[in-house]
Amino acid sequence: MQIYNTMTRKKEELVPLVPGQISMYACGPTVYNYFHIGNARPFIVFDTLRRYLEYRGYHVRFVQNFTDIDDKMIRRANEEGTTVKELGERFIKEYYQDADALGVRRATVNPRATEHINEIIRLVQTLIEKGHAYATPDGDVYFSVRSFPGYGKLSGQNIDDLENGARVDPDEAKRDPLDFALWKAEKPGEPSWDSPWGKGRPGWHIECSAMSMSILGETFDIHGGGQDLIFPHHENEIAQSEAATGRPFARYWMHNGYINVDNQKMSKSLGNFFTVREIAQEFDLEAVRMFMLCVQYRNPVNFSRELIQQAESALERLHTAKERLAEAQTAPAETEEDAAFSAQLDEFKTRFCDAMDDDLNTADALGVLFDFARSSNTFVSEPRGKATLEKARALYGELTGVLGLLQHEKSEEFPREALTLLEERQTARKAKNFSRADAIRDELKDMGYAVEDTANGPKLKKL
RNA sequence: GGCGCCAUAGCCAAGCGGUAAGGCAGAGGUCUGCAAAACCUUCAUCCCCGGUCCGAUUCCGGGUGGCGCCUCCA
Repeated sequence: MQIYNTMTRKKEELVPLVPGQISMYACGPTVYNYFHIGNARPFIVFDTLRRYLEYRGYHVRFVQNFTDIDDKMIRRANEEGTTVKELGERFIKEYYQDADALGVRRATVNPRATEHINEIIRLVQTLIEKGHAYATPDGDVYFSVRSFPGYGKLSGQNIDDLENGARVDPDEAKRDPLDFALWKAEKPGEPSWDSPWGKGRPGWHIECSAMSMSILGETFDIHGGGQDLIFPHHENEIAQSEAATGRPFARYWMHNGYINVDNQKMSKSLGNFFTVREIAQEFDLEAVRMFMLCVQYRNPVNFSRELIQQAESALERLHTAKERLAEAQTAPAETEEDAAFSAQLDEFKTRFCDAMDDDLNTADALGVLFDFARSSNTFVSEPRGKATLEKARALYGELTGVLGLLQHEKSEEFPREALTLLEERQTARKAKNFSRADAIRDELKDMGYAVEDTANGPKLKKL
């Protein structure tokens, strides 16, 4: 499989450190609020990558952290009159609720920064010992950017250019404007932990280094996140980690593009964001996943309700094909047409994998799935061989499953009232009382159900 | 100022050297009591100007128009 590596700015063959295994880390949410559609993209992208790698037979260890201690957490907790810990607990739960609905599987491990304070302190200590970091009299610890020769290699930034644009906060006792905090001394009312430099809390960048390396090792395969993390977050992670261990940190860096609103990046600071929670009130979140997968992950994509509706309609087509395949009639024997379709199935699988192998081209892979759906819809218009049908069902399930789609059945529980009406309508139809039948259909429509007359009899469908 | 991305039909979006996948919407048709679903047909020459090449949407150069990072941000 080829993946685009931000470090080399090229597509590269993915060759795992340990054959047959992939270790990957993706930056997770800061749990101070509901996450928005833009935040959801990396969750969906890296979940899809993980699913595909597993489909290809890799044993994947996938780590996605929760940042549960930082400035935003503290501010929000104060506003809410709660503790940072309680705030974190709450929004971790909320995260899971939304992520589950988006079809995002639980990571192998979801470490929390506050559960890795010891590792963080050890890492900071190592950096001080090796001369890459220094403590100030106030009890802050900074990373010395100029002590790490490779600084800027991920973002393509020249250290002197950065220097010119760097901001200096007069409160900070940095030796160099580019230096960044590894450890922040306690301020009144803030959560803190004991450390060799006095009470304090970790800086943001060091959390990810400590968590990723303590779980996946000093060198691991893939590190992912949104493009806005390239600088400074990931650049800083590399500097800290490689300065501390003297070994390469992540081997492949993957970054997803933004979700835009009217061509502008969806972000908290611009205020042009939609939380996943609020969109969930209008749409099945599976449509949001579909919407994201319609675009290759590195490209930006505009968000709008209209586009979610388009994705919803497209998804409906995929659902229908699955149902038709499930309900297909079985023929007494396999025929040549079965054999031909079976061969086509093999092609779909190959084409699907070719698309995914090309830097996770989900848009192309979806194209294959729609071709599959069309062929399958035609194929099941008459009874077919059992073995072929089963092969088709299995493959369709596998491939949609790799994309995390069609994972939950649309709720097929209809109220007794609606089912009674459906029966009445059928009786009326048999009696050729079509005006009565149509009246009932309208009635059902008002209740939120569509009626479809299929070869297997009438069916209800949620609108 | 430094670094980088993007421009394909009404909308979304693949392709990236040999005359444009797929989806949504639209049009016509088949099926249906009528619908719905499904199926068939139909719907683009790829921002502009140069260059390379037998041949460019695809490579190179220059424009134009969007966007991002360099500060918390997925």
